[in-house]
Amino acid sequence: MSRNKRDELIRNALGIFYRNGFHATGMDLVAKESGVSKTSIYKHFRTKDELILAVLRLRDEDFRNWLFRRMEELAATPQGQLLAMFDALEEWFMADGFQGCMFIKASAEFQNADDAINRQSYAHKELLVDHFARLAGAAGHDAPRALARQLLILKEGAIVIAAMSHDPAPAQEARAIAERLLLGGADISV
Amino acid sequence: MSRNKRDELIRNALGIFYRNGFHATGMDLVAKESGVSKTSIYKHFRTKDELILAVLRLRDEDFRNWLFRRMEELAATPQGQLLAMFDALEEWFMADGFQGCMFIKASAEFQNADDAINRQSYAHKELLVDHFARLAGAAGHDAPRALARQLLILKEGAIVIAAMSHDPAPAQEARAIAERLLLGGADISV
DNA sequence: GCAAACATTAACAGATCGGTACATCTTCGC
DNA sequence: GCGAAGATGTACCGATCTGTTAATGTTTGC
Repeated sequence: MSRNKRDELIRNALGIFYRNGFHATGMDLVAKESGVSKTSIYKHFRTKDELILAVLRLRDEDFRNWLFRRMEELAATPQGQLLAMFDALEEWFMADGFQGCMFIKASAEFQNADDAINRQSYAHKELLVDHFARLAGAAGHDAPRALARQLLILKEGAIVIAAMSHDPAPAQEARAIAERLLLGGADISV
Repeated sequence: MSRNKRDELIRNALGIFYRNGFHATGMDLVAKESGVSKTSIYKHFRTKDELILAVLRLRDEDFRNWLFRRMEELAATPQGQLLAMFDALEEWFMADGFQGCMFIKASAEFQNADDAINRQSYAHKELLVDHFARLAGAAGHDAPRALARQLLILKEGAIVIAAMSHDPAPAQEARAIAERLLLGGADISV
């Protein structure tokens, strides 16, 4: 299997797991939908869990690349980018096939704190916080990390409710809260 | 099977599904851990899905009863109760066996919008919004329902991050945001 | 005490689970 | 053209999945 076919397999598996869930999706279906045999999959991934980890690595890259780029496209300043995140989320919520956050779902299906899938899922969230904190610092906020963690809470809450309600409205509802955090209060320094 | 035994079965199943996940838990395990035979379970529930629905009904009652009572115990005013919700959540996050929100997980494992489990999971969130909106109205806020929806976003975001990070800190981080919504802004009417 | 009604159980279907053994096919050096 | 090496597909493994069948206990009315 070439590098390309391997990447394509991971990308196919991503789509199936995202649509169907992890435990609910069998490796036979992954093989069939990917157009490769199960044996070939197991040549490259020792277990289903390892395939899932590869899927999550791809998703982490894809999602952060998309979100951060979109934030930059929508706003010029760091402060504006943090707010624009919620507009980007709204686009995602309205897109065909939106089914919530893959990492939340992976963490929910693999709850054990020792599980590599559980740890890797949260690592994605930490990378998001890092980026938010960088932007918050650049915008001149004191305690940028605390602000970043609050923005993460807003983002995850909006994703969960949008997915459960099948309605993109939570994006703007969360944005309104973020505006008060970023623009409104007495305790921002710039 | 008596009414009591049936209720106890549902309560047992709740614990197992909450700890293990829905798809990852087989009916044989539910039967074994509940001390009843699988046949007896299927006498009362036609399918696994029906058992899950019964579990979610119980969880909805239990959780709302607990949360609303705790909010009342912790604060006297409607406004205070809305803030105290996050203190109650913090207690939950620190409790043994906390594993996130059962309805978020159910919704994640049964994603189809037509699925009764999916719909019932979101119905729980709507009942929470109703209660928040009642309190926000009693506190004199205009647009109480919009505020209630924002509080829901904060609550769900805090739960998701607390569960993923195995850390109760998001409760107070979300509370700080709620304080700005409830107390800080120019656009509250009382 | 006895029969009807109900609850419970072990054993079993048929399908599918994650994962593998082995035979076949392709590819490549030379 | 041909042999070695790796990729692929088929068919299978034991375990487990949801759900059922048929036999056994247990309660209850009278």
